[in-house]
Amino acid sequence: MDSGPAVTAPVETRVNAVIQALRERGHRLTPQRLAIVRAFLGREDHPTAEAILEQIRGDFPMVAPSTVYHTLHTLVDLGEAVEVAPAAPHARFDPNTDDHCHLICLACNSITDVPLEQCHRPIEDSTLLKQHDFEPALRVYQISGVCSRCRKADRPA
Amino acid sequence: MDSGPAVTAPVETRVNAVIQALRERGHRLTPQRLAIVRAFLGREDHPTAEAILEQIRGDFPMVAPSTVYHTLHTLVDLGEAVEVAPAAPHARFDPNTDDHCHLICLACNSITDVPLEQCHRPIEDSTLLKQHDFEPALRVYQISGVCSRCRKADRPA
DNA sequence: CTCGTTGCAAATCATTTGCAATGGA
DNA sequence: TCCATTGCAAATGATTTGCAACGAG
Repeated sequence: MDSGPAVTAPVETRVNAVIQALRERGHRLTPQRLAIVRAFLGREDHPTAEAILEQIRGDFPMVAPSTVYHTLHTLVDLGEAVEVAPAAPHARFDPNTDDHCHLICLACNSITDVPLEQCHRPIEDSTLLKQHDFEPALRVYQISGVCSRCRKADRPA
Repeated sequence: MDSGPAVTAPVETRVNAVIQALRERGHRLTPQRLAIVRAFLGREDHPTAEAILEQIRGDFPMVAPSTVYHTLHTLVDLGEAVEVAPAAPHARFDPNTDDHCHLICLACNSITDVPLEQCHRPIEDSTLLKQHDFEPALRVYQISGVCSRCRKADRPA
């Protein structure tokens, strides 16, 4: 149920790249910010800000929620994160910036990543995007439905 | 900039179908609820609850926000609406329940519908969904980026 | 008559913001 | 030193909920 493929890059490599990018933009590298970046980029799921907060609370008991929000939004601005906002209660952030597919369960709000290779026949840029003169940044094919687990638990959708 | 194709069905036809469905499930048909349903299904965009509220304020000055939320969620439960929750401030509801594509502008949060025919090569069910044992309800291919208008306004993304 | 629906008001709660203090560069 | 960042607390604001009155079936 864990250890998915690290499609984008080895975590530490990516952490370094982000640190580099932060420096270049005049951002400062505080221990908190580093911990948040490391925790976030290391995840294979779609954590909420609060989840990241809890994750680093062990090392930094004093981090404030606002700090986590600030940092995550900075990452979004850098293009190193995507704010996935499902109908779920909290905002979810996705460290996976590759084109991929989301399977979103209507019952439990779980989000399952599927790499693009498994999405046979992705949409082509040529027609769709040029026609609308739209500059794509990230494509996330969202498929809403009910996941296997929820169906087996015969939870009413 | 308007009058897109009514892919799903003529509005009045669909309104009747929804009324039917509401009745069958033991729901009652109040004037307010009817107005909300009519207003919502008639739209070609992705209104917020507040937008619907304003739209019907002319006929029903006394409708409460909670009533609109209740009704929209009822429609979602019926499968006659989808809650599209972008990173935008408010929740957006989509009356288009056909498989389609969303072009979401990162600058102005606009959502542009594109019918499936224009999305050459849609994802196939067979592999992806069966592999994950996922029961699809609606596929919305979300492409985030910057729309033509925002790029011309050289608004920084 | 029953019970789903309404409207108002109050409650909720994730997220944002103001501001003084801190400490990287 | 300078100014981005932090943390706390207060503010924000969309959405939800409690409850009494209403009214469709």
